[in-house]
Amino acid sequence: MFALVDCNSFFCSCERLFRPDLAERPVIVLSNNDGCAIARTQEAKALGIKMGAPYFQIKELCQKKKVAVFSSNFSLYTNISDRVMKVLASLVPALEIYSIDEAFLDLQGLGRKSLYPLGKKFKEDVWRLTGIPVSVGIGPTKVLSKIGSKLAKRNGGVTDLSDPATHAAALEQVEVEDIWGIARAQGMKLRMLGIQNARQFRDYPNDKLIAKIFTKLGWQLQQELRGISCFPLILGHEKKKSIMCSRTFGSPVTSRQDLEEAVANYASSAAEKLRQQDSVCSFIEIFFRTSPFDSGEQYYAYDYARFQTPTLDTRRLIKSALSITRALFRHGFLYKKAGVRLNGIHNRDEYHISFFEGPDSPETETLMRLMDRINHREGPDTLLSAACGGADAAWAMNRHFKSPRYVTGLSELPKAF
DNA sequence: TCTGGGGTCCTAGGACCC
DNA sequence: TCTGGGGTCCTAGGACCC
Repeated sequence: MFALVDCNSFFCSCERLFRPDLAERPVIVLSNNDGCAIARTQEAKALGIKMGAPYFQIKELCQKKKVAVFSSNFSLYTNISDRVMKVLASLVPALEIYSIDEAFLDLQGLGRKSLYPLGKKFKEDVWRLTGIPVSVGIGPTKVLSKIGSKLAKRNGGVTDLSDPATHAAALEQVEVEDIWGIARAQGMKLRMLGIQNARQFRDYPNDKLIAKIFTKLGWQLQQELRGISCFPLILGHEKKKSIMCSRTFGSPVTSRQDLEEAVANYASSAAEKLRQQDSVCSFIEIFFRTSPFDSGEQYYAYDYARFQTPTLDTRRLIKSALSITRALFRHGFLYKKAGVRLNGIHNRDEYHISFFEGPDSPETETLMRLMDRINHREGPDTLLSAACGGADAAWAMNRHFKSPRYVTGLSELPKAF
């Protein structure tokens, strides 16, 4: 038996924590660069603001309806997320942190009657100890608990689907595209088979056809809807198999120098994430591009470099990143986005050493560790490579509506008087 | 003027082996 | 006129998640 605990409008709820005056007002949080709405409260959804709506298209509506608009403040969200997860972890023997705002909880071996009150307790404790509202779904499979949490948003915050007798009525209310794992493409195929909702999918008699059209995942989803678990709880945190850092620029970049600076910055943040999980990488991929929304000529540049012996050295990564950038750069384009991805990731102490290229030296490792420690203590970018340029970069993100770093910056603590 | 930033897994098809 | 059978590994691209 699983519970899925899902924070309601998570980013918005985090912003409201320190702004109780916004409790009744519609709130939205924008993606990086103040591009799109990526979190909306119920009130904002009621105004017709869609997930992913470009801000410039809804700006007027937001002003007219007094919507509170925020740039994203991820240091705040991850901090609050940690607190929520800690509360949940204290209430169950095991949990899987599925995303920044969701966790699957292990409810194995509990009597059916105790499940609903336990769900209530999850909700109440998280609310009391963190101030974040959550929805709870309980079910014999992950897919069913997910459906439960979705339904819970409509009926008091906890939906218990532990009893199979309740499933048919619940699944009737779920459109196929709202099933976890089904989106537009598969949804269209299901509808062509005459399957509109989760109940019809569960009861579709031709399993072989489902397996053929929707392959492995489709078959598993159908099993899960029938109460047969295919997706176990994943315990312990797994290391990332690829690490990406990419950004859309605040204003278009035209010079090679600016583009190189941006790429160097993304390479250093990616490298920092790599070291944080105690890994090394053997590939670095670089891309940069013009805006697909521009009417002019487009350019998408991509290439990668391979390290014979994996590395965690920011300096080597930047060097490769810059030589790729120089080789691919073309004058005359308005670049809007660039990114760096690290691949071929191994544990720091488990990799092959090439005959032709030695591993990072002990000095390099010490230097990197020192740099990370200083940046952790004194704040990001206290120490950085000269290739990263200075502050006030032309390509820096727009963040016109950012809330203070209430919980991560001493100088920005909320005042209580 | 203005349209995000991460990730994962699966499959098909090509290239190669004997 | 005629051209096997069995594998593995890698990659690109699609689809999905939040």
